[in-house]
Amino acid sequence: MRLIRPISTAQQVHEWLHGCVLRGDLLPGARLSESEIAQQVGLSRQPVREAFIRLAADGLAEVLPQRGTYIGRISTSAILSARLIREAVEADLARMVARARPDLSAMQAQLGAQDRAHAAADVPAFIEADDLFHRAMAEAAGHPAVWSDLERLKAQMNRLRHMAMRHFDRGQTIAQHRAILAALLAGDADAAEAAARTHLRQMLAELPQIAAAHPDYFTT
Amino acid sequence: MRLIRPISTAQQVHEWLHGCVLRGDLLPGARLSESEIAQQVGLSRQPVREAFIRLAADGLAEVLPQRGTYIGRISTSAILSARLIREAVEADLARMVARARPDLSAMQAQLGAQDRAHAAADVPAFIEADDLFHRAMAEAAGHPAVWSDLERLKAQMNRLRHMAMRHFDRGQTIAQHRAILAALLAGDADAAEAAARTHLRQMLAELPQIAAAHPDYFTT
DNA sequence: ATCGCTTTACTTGTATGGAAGTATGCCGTA
DNA sequence: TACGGCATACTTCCATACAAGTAAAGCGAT
Repeated sequence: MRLIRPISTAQQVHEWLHGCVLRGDLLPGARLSESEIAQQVGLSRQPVREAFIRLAADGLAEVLPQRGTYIGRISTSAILSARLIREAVEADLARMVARARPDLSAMQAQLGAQDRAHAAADVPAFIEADDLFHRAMAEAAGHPAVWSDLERLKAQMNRLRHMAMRHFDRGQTIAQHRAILAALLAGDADAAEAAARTHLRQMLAELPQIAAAHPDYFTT
Repeated sequence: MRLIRPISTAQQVHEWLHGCVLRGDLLPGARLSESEIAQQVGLSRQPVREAFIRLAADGLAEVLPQRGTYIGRISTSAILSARLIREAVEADLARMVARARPDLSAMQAQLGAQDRAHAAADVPAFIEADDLFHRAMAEAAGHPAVWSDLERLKAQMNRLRHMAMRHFDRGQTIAQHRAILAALLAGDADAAEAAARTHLRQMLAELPQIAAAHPDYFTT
């Protein structure tokens, strides 16, 4: 029986590049080269090539035959679709949690962690706590798998969020999270859904400004 | 300027396998072999291998290093997550359409096509018309991109639906579609949302029976 | 007959070489 | 100076060979 399954080097390269894109180390439109990356990591071109294929399947890169591989630009329509889906799903999840009234200590813990990260100006910790807050709500609703299904959609939004940190004060993010949690603790389903929708509509106001500030990072 | 971009043979192999899985020509748990497929299509192992990687990224296959590649079994939890997401999203879309009252002739056309496919017992046409009906609703709501974002989730459900066709009378599917369309035409947002949720909850009753009938095709 | 070891066939993973195609810089010409 | 054609360097794509690992069949000993 295989307890720990060995991961291929191609997968490791993929995970590395995946993280680089989400963290913003690789910017939209950046050019990638099989042979260049292969030299950097000390491998042949083949595993790197397969990592590119996986990255393209994630929607994070684009391989143009005989032309080159590029980090995908952020599609505003894809962002808006992902946002709409998240609003619909999390509105339902919020209703479920408010009605079932399960233990919410995990959400409270992430809210506190996010508060500390904000005070310390620790961007990666802030984003991680943000993700875990929403994940905790999905788990509280009894549907942890739902959150992992949204990972793909969230990936595009995470790239955007990384840029948003520089343009906006994230204090209101924490305030909105606090409003959601308060409604959940009160068991008020209508208020919880409204708070969740308000929170996830925040991006509608920010997206145009970010896209205007970095026009060459975006497409329609 | 590249008007039509050529697609690589690896992508063609991927699309072929993708269709085979969704149509049920390749059943869950089936074993795939790089060299075997390569011989069938007259290529080397490399493009086939890359097609397998894409298939695994779609969540339709599983590559076990040095052990083999297998068509993924249908995860009941993944199905339930996808169903929950679809219910939440399409409930919101139904509300939008009912309020905006756009032209719904596309939805009516697909309903008619589905009716004819049902009368002719044409399963592929029935499934296609079903997809296009829901897609038409997303377009009527002004968010066509949302539907393509749900494609990945829908893939798992399509495999299930293929099996469901043998076990259930799909007449009620058409009746539920008709109810949704009637509420949309009447501009009744509450009724439209309720009809959409009822339709998408249908699977909750069918999934356990299908899983019980084909236990080796499913996992938790 | 059963258990345990060894061998063998088969799997995916990686490296390398060449083929097809694209973009770019250079050079000659008007 | 501006423009057209060509050579060159680069890219991804595919084929092939080899390496690493797994699983199962075969065989011998108990």
